[in-house]
Amino acid sequence: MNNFKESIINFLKKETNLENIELETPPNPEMGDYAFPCFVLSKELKKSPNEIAQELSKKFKPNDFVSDVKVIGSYLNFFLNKNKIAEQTIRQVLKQNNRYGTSNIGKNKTTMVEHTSINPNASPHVGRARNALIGDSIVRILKFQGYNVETHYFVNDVGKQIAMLVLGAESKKNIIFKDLLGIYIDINKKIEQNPELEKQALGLLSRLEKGDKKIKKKFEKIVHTCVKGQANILSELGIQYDVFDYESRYLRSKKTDETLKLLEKTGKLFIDGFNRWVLDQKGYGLGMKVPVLVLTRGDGTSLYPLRDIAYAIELTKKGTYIVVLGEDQKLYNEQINAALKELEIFQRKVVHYSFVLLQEGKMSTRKGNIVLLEDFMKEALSKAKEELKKRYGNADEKSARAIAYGAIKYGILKVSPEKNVVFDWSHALSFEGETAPYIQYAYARASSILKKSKSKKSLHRGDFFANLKEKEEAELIRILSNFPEVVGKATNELRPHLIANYLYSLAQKFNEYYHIHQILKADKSIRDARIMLISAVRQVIKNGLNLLGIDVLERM
RNA sequence: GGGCCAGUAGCUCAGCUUGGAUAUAUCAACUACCAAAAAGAGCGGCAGCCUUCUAAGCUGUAGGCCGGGGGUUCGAAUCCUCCCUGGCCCGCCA
Repeated sequence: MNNFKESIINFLKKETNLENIELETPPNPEMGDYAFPCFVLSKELKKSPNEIAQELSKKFKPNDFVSDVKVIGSYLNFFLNKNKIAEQTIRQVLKQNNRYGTSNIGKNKTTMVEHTSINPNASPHVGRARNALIGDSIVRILKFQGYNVETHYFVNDVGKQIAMLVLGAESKKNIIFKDLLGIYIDINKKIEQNPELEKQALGLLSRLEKGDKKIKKKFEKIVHTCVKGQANILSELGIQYDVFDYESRYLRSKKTDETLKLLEKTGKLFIDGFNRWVLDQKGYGLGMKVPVLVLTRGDGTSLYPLRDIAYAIELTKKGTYIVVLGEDQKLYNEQINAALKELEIFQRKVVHYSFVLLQEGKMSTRKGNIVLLEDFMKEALSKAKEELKKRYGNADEKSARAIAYGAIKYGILKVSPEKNVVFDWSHALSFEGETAPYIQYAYARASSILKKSKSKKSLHRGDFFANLKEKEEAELIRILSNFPEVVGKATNELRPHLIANYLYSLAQKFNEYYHIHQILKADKSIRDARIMLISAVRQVIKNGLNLLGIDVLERM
């Protein structure tokens, strides 16, 4: 919180004896910068809210931060000292530079973030990309806040789906990443027609679990090809992982046995009629008919939940464990957390996102009705190049990527994750309006002015900032001063879309300002102050976009 | 059948966790009519703005019973409840 707000809250606390003071923003800046609604006090004091506001206003004395108060209706409105807030905000932005916005709340804290974790069966579609992009942005935000972050990718390399892929690939040689999707769709079709093949796939899986070295090699080869291909695409988008954890590592491992023993101590573990180990999960309010978690098969081999719990135990040992999961895993994740709670282990924090739908319906890799992330990237890239050519006659690769991938990322990140998204090409490829290119453009405009101004960054003091007296300037400064609060909220709630929305409003305000007021042609003193202001705007846009994994361009 | 999430302009979405912008509480009486009552963007639509720091921009305009009904409250898009529609889930897939 900034000291402006703090000084107002302190005043109100003193005068009203309220524990929590909620300040609001008036609908219109001319009405003030902060507002205190007096309704809450009217019952207690048996006076009309307006009277209360009047009385409070008389008690208020202007100070360094707040220059005036005004009663409007039932609201007591505070007017900040504009010079002071301008000076403090701009100086802080320019001084902290790339660090402006951080509160360092993550200092000396370690966090494990697991995201993406796509099944190694094919090239990722745009729905999966939602996971990776949200995850990557969360990683960036946490790092920015000073957390020591380790990024994990859990590879589900021993599933039935992979077994099917291995089966489908049996007769083929020199398989490359691009072939996998076709093979996967094909084998799914065949299995639908001939259930006998499914048994064959499960047979492969069981031989793998029993340690058949030849089969193991086959799996490894395919999985390797797939993970590498997936990671390449994501890396093209600037998404990196510190550790790839393979589920196969937990097959017949001591860790799953140990986990089972730990769970046994809770007294909630039992063997059911099929000779499976099952965890009783009554009392957790899980929305299930029978609240249980099946941990092993009848033959004692582990099922995914058991391996997942073992994995979670490992990660939580190193730090807070955050995981990004699709909405289909909500209940499952509650079950895992309930199991961890039984073991008195910190639960994992989860960020859920809803699925991306197509106009024709749901996406299904199996059926092949999907939009591949790589195709989306290609389309966006070619459109970005086209736009660049229109303007400059040629298109450099780096700029085109920043624009194209920025648009993809922003388009996905700006929507709150619990919403279903319907993918639409023309909408997704738009570079206008509430998009990354719009924000990047505002940045490029600011950069261009600064380049032409040739002025050196110097931090002026005092009434120098009194030269910023336009209302658009006050609004810009106000938005700039909010940035740390927005980043803080996005961190606490693990919601990157808050930053995306913030950046748009900042860019919008800047563009408005740009059109109304001249910077380079203004009088010397005003010009200098405005240059300070827009270099602060530029810096904040850069910091914010960086948290979304979006690059900036000095020219576009 | 049960659980979780979503429903805001033609389309895509902010805002909802923490209720607030033409206020006048509470109590009593009157309580019939009338008037006045600003919900935020983008896209798309319509009308404008490039010899002026980059038009990927800006300005104006039309477009909303905030899914529907009840309730709580001085005040509800926001809280509670029921219903409708869509997404996801509910024992040996991962």
